Amino acid sequence: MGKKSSIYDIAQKLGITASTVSRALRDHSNISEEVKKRVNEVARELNYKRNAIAVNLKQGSTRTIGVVIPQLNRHFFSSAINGIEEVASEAGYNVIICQTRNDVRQEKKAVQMLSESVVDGFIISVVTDVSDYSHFRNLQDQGIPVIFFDRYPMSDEFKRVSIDDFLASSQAVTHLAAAGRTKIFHFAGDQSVSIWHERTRGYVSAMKQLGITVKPDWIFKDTLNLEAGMQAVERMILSNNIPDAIFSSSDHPLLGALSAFKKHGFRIPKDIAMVGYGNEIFSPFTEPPMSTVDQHSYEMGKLAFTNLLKCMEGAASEVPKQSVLPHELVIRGSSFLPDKP
Amino acid sequence: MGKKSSIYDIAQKLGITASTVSRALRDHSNISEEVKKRVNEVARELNYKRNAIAVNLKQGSTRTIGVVIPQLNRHFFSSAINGIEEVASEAGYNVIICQTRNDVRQEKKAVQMLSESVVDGFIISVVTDVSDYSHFRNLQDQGIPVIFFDRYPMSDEFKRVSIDDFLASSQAVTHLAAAGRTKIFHFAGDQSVSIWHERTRGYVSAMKQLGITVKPDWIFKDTLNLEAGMQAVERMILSNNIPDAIFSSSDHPLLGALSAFKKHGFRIPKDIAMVGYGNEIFSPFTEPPMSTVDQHSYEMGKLAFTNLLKCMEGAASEVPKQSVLPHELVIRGSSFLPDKP
DNA sequence: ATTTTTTGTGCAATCGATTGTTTTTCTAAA
DNA sequence: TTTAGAAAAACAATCGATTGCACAAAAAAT
Repeated sequence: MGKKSSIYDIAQKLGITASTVSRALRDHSNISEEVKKRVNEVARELNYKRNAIAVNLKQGSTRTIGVVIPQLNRHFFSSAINGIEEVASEAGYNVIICQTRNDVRQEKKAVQMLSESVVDGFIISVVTDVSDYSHFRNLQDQGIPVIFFDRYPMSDEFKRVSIDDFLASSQAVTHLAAAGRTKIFHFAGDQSVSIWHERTRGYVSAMKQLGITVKPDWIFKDTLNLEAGMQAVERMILSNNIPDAIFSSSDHPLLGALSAFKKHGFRIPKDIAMVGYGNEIFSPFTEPPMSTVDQHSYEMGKLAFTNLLKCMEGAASEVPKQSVLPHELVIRGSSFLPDKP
Repeated sequence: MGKKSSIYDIAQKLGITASTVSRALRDHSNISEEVKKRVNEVARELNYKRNAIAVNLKQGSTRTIGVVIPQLNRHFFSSAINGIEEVASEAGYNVIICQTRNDVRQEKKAVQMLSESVVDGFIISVVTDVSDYSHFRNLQDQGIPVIFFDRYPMSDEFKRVSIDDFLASSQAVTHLAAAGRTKIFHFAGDQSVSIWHERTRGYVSAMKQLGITVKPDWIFKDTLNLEAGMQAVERMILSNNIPDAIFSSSDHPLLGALSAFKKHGFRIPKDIAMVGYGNEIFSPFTEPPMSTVDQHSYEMGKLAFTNLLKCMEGAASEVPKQSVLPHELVIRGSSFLPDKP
């Protein structure tokens, strides 16, 4: 009990050298079957576990990557992580996940601690209010590869994987217009975050294209969570400023809005049509089911890792600065009037 | 550029020894202010980063804990992780998260790899179909502390943090009976998992207490996900075996059931009352809002880490085998008829 | 029978930081 | 001027595994 055993313990017990033990355990071809067998026996006997830290120190590689994301409790992120883990485990890599909880200091801390030789590379989705990229530049300086996904820094010095948020948003708005809506409001996120900026751009551009003038009070810039959605609706009602459609940069505030509107007796989609973003678990089950942009998060995670792997293996030049994946506008009841009246 | 710098590089540049540099960087009292200042200057100049792996190897401790859970995309788990991280970061510990995706092999692999000297302790919620605890026993043998939470192994050799699932389930069932329901069905999980077994026990016991005979086809043992809930309802309807209430061991299948029942024209809670388990993000927003058992996951995460910390600091004897936290039966519209008809 | 090749091991350095034990340097008291 | 004592820095071992090189023994070729 107690005291982990090392290759030296095994070596001593067998009267051979640690180097021989090391090679035997790794099934090196220079070691006789006889010795290999005895080494493995003793190893089991002593409950020997390879010390990963010593290996890492020696090899300068940990075969571990760090995934740094704002929050875990979004379907988008947990699903992207599943994609990352899928491909990573095939390639023999371990995945460490760190949550920044939308706090730049935590992001810096996580990147700092993981980069202290713990990981070989990073997959990062940046925090909301990032405006200072020094910690990311630091990684570049140290030669640690990084792939950003979804929320990327707005600077083209970094590689990223994403969908075309601008296009997806335009399509969503165009779809609402095609359903006969003109007073289309928009829930926007913090504009310093790339994707939310893009989504808002897409909304504005599509509206212009459609010849609809967007009034300033049609756009609600706020945290993209449930409560914000509910509050936005209360404000609309108080100021008697009611839309006939909403395009939201996230499904979460839209869920809040849906609930609030229904509480006030509005009918969805008859009075107000809605399209969200993210295709959360709950989205197909709201009433009516929520139309939304599916970002194919699982695929995005897979591609992020594939690209990272290339960078780690020194083929960074094969990885484009920007990989754009296809998205999907999922149309459900919240923006679609069934034929029968 | 490239090539990380070590304390040796700093030492060489200043014509002093690495040990002096090491002490200077750690602000050791034996080093003169003069030298400390110069060392720090050069360190910044060379963009020196302390190599965490080397430190770990030397010190035998990583100040990192591993959290091993079945899945990330459950509110319960992501919220528990937030609790763990909260307390851990205060105590100067880093948190590594691994997902097992309900696969024992992945669980074994994760525990194995993290235990190879990467973490000082574990917080684990076990996989569904675990029946072999050898990998956990291995940890005990190596003297690595482990705290289980929520889903714990059904063996009293391990320490755990949980709520009283038996009691909570009984209360839920009793609440449904108090609302005048007698034909109360139950969505049960894999009975080899502690908590699901407990919840089913709680259901059965409460029913017996209430003098209601549970028929075998009242209990639906299945994976606890959305699809299973929907399918269960289809089966009920096909066999014309309709309940007047359901107690589900998880909110997810209940969401599926809710949706399916409504599709078939049943009214909730008038025709069928429902109580779930987990208080997921969507639960307050279903229609009607879902009654459910809140497990206080954030608190559970915090306590799990606090207990683990004690064990890691050698005060394992202060930590009880079993810590039971309070739960809360959250009653919402799915099990509660408003007074007005 | 001698040389060459193959095969199996041991030796020792290495990864980067830490730390107990000298050794050197400096200060101040005798 | 000598020397005890403190302060500062160097020396060297250590953590555990890996790996190039050397070297011996056994097998094969001449």
